Amino acid sequence: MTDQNIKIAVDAIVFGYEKGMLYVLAVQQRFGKLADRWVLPGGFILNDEPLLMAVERELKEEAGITVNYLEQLGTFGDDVNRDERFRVISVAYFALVNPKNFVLKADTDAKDAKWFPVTGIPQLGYDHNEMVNLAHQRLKSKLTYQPIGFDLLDQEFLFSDLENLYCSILERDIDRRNFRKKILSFGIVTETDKVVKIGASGRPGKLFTFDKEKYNQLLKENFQFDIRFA
Amino acid sequence: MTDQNIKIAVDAIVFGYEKGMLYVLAVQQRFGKLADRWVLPGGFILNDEPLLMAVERELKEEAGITVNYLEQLGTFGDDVNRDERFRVISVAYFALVNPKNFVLKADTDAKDAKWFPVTGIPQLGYDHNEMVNLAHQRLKSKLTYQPIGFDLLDQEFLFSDLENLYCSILERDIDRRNFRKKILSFGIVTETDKVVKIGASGRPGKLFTFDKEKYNQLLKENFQFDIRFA
DNA sequence: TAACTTTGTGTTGTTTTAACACAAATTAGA
DNA sequence: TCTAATTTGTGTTAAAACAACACAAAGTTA
Repeated sequence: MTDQNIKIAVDAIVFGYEKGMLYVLAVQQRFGKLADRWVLPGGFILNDEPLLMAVERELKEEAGITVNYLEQLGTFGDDVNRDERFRVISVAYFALVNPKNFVLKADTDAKDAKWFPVTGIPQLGYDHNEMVNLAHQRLKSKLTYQPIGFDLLDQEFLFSDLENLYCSILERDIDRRNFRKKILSFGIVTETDKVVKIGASGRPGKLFTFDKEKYNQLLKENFQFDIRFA
Repeated sequence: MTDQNIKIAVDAIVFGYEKGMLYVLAVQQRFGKLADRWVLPGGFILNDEPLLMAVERELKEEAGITVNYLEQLGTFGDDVNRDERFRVISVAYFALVNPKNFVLKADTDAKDAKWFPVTGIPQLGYDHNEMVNLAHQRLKSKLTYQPIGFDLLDQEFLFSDLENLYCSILERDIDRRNFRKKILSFGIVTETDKVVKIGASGRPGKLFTFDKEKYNQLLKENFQFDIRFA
């Protein structure tokens, strides 16, 4: 069975959130059969390179970013005719980043890198749209049982930012008071003493931070983050 | 990047349940560096073979079984020195089967195939113990939010069978009355009119079946299976 | 026939969730 | 500078879900 003619790639579905909108990062291919087509950032792994490292490298190379959260999503390999020369199997990774932290810059293989709103993703090369859909579902469900929303926000945020993030990603209304009560009851979000006004008008609000250490500590005591409410 | 020297394999973590005990299927290698060592069933995929098919083929070949449930678990590939000739990346699959339905028979590459209790799994080759641990966690958590326990039981089962399955896999006590109430409230478990006594003594019980069609129908109506209770 | 085993069944107090409104701090504009 | 508009901040209550709990019925074994 060593006559296998298959190559392994990694691809990343990177989500970014800004002003109530959820975005996915795509890059425009410079070379190859799909030159000029938009695809997910990614590429072939090196012989002695761990998978996670390969993703991080590609994200750095193709878009100039370092993500806040990264986990394996799944492996896609049944698109046998993706490339003429050999079959390609791709390990897809799910990633979260705060777009404000970076200026996208396409470096090596990529001609351009761009944020697309999840609601308006163009037809991507390969089976990348399928990957995006799966990742999007993963984001939605994970938001309810793991505190990953914070990886999309600034380190210091208004409570309304967090609330809007949940509303817009989960696409439903949330009772502001119940939401606040629930989140605060976990004890993993800390109120700072900074008060700011960000929007055009309205009462200034306090800034909050996510206390990751507290969360990790609670995890050991069998704490279960869970936001499923009206 | 086409000088990649990496081969792709699939491996399966197959769980079986019988009389209150949870088992994992392992096979004994006949050839190669790890001859005689126990490993998970699996092997290299063929050039034009979808991943899922490869797993099913290997399970058939190496142990003579067809599983009830099969899903991708994750891809393991950082054990760069698993094989001297090339790096191997393995896509692990999570599977459930009712051991009663099959007689294990090692066919081609495997010298033997055997059920090991999860509590007493020997040291397996490669990074297979790590895969088993991850799969075991997946089983435990999935049991609470997806009705997969039925794939481990006979088609017709006593309520106490289901209850014992949950108790033993989740390793905790369950209130028999609350459990029954909750499960029945979903409406996905149907009472048959058959009454049997199976154990040595005691009052005979009714047999139940899992109504998969009803479940699929409920899924469309946003039903959420969920068993998390005392 | 008495002791043992397993199935089957309801009620109640406690906890969690859902629904709901108004005052305080600020800006914008008349 | 006053009024309208905007955003933050805060408690209560009714309804639903959950947890805890015991005893009778149907069979087997000794």
